[in-house]
Amino acid sequence: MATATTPRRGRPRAEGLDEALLDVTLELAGEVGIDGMSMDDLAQRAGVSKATIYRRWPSKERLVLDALNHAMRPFDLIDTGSLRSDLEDYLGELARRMTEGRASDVLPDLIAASVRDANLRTSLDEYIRHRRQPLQTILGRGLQRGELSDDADVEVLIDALIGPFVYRRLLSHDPLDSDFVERLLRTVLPTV
Amino acid sequence: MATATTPRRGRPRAEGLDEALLDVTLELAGEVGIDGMSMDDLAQRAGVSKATIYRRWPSKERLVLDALNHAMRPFDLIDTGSLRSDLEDYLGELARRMTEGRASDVLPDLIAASVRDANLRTSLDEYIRHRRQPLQTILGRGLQRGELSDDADVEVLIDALIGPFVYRRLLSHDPLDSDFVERLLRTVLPTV
DNA sequence: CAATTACGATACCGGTCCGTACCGTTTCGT
DNA sequence: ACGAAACGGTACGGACCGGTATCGTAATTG
Repeated sequence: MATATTPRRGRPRAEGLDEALLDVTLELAGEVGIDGMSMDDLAQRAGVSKATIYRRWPSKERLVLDALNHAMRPFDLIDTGSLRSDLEDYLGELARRMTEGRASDVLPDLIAASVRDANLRTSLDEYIRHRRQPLQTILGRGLQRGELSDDADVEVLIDALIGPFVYRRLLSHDPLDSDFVERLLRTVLPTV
Repeated sequence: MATATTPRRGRPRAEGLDEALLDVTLELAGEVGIDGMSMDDLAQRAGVSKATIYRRWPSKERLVLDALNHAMRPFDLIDTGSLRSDLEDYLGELARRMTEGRASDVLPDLIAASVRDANLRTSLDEYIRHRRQPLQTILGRGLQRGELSDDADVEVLIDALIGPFVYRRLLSHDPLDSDFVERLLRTVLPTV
């Protein structure tokens, strides 16, 4: 996929159009669903001819996969020195991304579609990994510092921290804000 | 929807066919998705003519709604006298329904579709209510018995109990078994 | 200028799907 | 026996969609 800057002969590709198309794809897929999104609508929304899209991606499937993978940026973690504030930072950022982020609007559809599509399932697994791994790091630090009991069940603790976010985002639609983060930490985090 | 037992003149409707069709609908929708399920496939799977279906429901939409609402049966709760075992019972049953139940296979698709369909959204809200309400009862008992601190955050505690189930079912696909229930309770339940 | 590639617009093809209509057959009430 | 309604089977219409092809135009290199 190397964007070879081979200066070819004819008219060059429109600058930045690839990224713009990926953005519009994600946006529209979030609105009407992956299946519900037609390539004609997508072209119109992007102000682009359908041929222009198919010049860049061979199929709708590949375009959607590109758009999904393009949207997933890893978190950058800073060690605040305290388990509690590490978690506050991380969960706050998670709350922000799950409410504001473009990618979050496709999540329901991605989950449903991934049940029957192995490629989408791979994208979803990547998403899950990106969410769990920072928590493993944070909780690992907490164990070393003794802020967490040695017999703490780290895997289930991660489930208990991420799960409520997923639940609120997909099912109950209760707010994901800093107040919720505080209450969740007070409820779940063992005060050793 | 009163199944008026009006003994009409001609050949009567096939006995129990309505329920059978609702079951097949739920099963097929769980396999291929709500949108992905065609009425022709459904008829074939049920061993029935398409006309027979449309004699009972005016549209695919209404059929699916009927199937979803039909599948949601309330839990029956027994008071074991202890918060811990009440929760073990309830969460065990929840784990069972979320892994074995017919309805559970449609859940991912229902969530995705409910984003853009108000009627499906209503069905989903009913589902959520059916899951939260028993926990409110159980935790209320726990408060009265003093097994739960008075300043416990019941709403968030419910999020922390249900959330991990949803997360495992939809995202991580880690097992929902009695071992998980035990570990979750040890992790989340405050030992007052 | 000439060749070349990207672009917008649009028409088109093959396939799928919902819902309806019609058939001959079956099963019930009267 | 007769009419009425349900049944399986099937064909059909209208709509939509993914992907391809074509055409005239714009932008860039040589």
